[in-house]
Amino acid sequence: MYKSNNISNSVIRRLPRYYRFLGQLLKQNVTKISSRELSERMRVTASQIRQDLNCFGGFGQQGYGYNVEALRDEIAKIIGIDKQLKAILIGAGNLGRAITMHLDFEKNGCKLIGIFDNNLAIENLQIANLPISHINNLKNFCLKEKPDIAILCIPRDSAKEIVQNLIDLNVKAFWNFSHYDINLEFDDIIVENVHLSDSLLTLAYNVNNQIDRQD
Amino acid sequence: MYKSNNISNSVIRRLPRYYRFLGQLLKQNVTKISSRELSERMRVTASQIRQDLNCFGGFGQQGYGYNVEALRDEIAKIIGIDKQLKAILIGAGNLGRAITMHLDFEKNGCKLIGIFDNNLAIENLQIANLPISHINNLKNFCLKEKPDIAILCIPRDSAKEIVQNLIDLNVKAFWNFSHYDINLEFDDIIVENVHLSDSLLTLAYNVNNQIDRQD
DNA sequence: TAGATTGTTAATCGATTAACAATC
DNA sequence: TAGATTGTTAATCGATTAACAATC
Repeated sequence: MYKSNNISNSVIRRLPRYYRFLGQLLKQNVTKISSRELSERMRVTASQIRQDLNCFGGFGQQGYGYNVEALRDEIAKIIGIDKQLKAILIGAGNLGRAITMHLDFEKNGCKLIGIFDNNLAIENLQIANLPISHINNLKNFCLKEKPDIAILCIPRDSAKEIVQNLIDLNVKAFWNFSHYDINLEFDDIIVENVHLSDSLLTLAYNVNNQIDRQD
Repeated sequence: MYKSNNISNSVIRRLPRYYRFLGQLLKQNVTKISSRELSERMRVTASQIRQDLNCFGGFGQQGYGYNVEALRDEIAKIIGIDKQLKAILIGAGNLGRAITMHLDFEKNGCKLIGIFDNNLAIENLQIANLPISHINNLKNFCLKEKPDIAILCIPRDSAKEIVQNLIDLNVKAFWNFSHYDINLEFDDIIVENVHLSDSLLTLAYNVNNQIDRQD
């Protein structure tokens, strides 16, 4: 259908934002938009929007612009939101639980099918309609349910072993909240890192150096 | 001391990772490292490491390399980890609470000094040794305590008003977990976005398009 | 001194922006 | 048809990598 190789990471990371903005426009009953108008709303260049979209196909019409709903649906298809990838959560501490309860997985291309933790004390506790299972049940579960994605909310030091196990059990991708650097040892595995402390440190840098920056 | 203007965002975002790796090395009692060795451990080019560091100064020694502890301390100083910026949390729902309990703010350049929520039912509940205050107390608190950073863990629709209030109260920067796009309306404010759903969608894209990618 | 490795300049690569012909 | 706006090619800009002289 479209050449999904060679698409640069920069472009891919902008897709969710386009998707969000188009969703907002749709809510406001905007049916049609030009790259120019959209660029003003999103504060990016119209060139960039047209370049980005044309990586995947020609979704607009000369002299008219883009149909908002059609374009949003195209982007949903490109991302594969309807694919509902099977995801499991590893680590049901504060962060793991919060992510589970905070996020609407189904709206973000996934379906949460299992939650695992090594703490016997919280076994069977229900979170988002799923019981927490002990980590000992992980292997059997994976053999049966074949999850695509593992969400890693465990400490750095226990991560390596779990990741190795999960890869052996055919998990293809990780949403990694730990500080364990998966790609250093497993370089053909898909990883999306969320390093909260890196993000906070970046913010701290920017605040601490703002005086020098104002020019 | 160093020209902190003109430092590109790409470089700044790599600083926390250098800081982490150097910390790890220190734990392993490594006292000295060359850009070459570090580049192999971090899987980046030695050129990049030397370029990045030289944005801030010449921290190495020809023929020898870098002193691990000294370099780590320099990076801590560049980021301003010891500055302990005053931070407040807005929104003590699942995510806000989890972030508060999960993160060691003091190790990441901040000090959490207040937690606010509009839910009267959870008022005075203690989280990380701080009581949750009702949002009505925000103004008085800010006038007195002058926080630098606000952590935004509230829904998109209530964000705009709160952000405006906080900016009026002299908050300089936001760690934004909401989908409200702060910079669209306030473009001189420092913002670090953490869009969990964008991150998950990016992962979904990569999984759904992995077959085409393998070449 | 000779060897190693930095700091820094130059070359390359990729991403963004501008321009414009195609076309609705 | 004339006007608008896309899709796409070309130009620019910035970031990464390579090379090497300086120097410990």
